[in-house]
Amino acid sequence: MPFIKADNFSLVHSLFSGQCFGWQRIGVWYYGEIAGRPVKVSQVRGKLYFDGVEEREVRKYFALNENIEKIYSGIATDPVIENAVEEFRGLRILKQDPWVCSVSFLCSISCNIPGIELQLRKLKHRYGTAVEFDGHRMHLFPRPVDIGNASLKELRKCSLGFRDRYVKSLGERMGGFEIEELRDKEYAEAKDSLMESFGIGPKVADCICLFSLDKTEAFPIDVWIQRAMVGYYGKEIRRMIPKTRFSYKDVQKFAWERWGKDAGYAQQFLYVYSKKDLKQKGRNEH
DNA sequence: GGCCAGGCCACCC
DNA sequence: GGGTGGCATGGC
Repeated sequence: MPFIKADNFSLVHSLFSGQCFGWQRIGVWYYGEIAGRPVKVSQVRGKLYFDGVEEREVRKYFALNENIEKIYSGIATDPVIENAVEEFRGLRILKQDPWVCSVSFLCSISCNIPGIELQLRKLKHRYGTAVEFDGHRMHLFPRPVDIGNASLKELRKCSLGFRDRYVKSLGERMGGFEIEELRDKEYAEAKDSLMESFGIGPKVADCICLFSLDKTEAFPIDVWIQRAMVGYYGKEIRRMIPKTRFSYKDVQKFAWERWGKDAGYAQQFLYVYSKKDLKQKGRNEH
């Protein structure tokens, strides 16, 4: 079995930090999809074993060619991020397929992670090509045209709720939308272009920019990040922006001044760290 | 059962 | 430009 020597990498922290969905554990392997092909991956200490796709694609997807130590030391400028990096060391921002990532985060709107997984599982089952891989029957992620041509009524059977129009609309747009080319654009331009899609607002666009278009400065702010930022940095933000409630742009501005070009990495560490931290505190109160 | 979830659109001022 | 109600659905 081929493997890649990967230091400063945690497969589990990367796959299960809420940036991607649909990876399924069977024994020591995690089954998923990279570059439109079924794959399995497994980590044993510093080695990442893989099968189903070329090494080049695995390296790209898991951002294994990035100088991660430099990014970590750059953002760990206060105890919060220091602790987060310490606890979730090896977490890397993935480079997902932009179409897959876009649909995923459209499904995330006003939904929790189990709900997102459910929607995506149903979409794949209903519209994705069935394949046999490593003795397992899997469904690939649906093609845009198959989603674009689906009826809203049928899409709703995938538990999409009011997101049905968003997903269908993007499927329709994809025909003339070179979403991959946004990798070569600046962050602001890529985000604006994404937001021309019905249903893609600032937060979802930031997720797509960060998790699939190499825009590490993107700083998506959901309810958890908002809570975490107010909780950990409220006093500091208020010193810079004297308000009682902070808007999306306020928090973003602070994040960029604090973490600069790699703010997205800080965001991802805050996401996993604060969710655990806040959940812990919630338990202690009961 | 009621509240909440990796928000957005339409509409208001 | 910035601030609210409605929205489908399932988890907990």
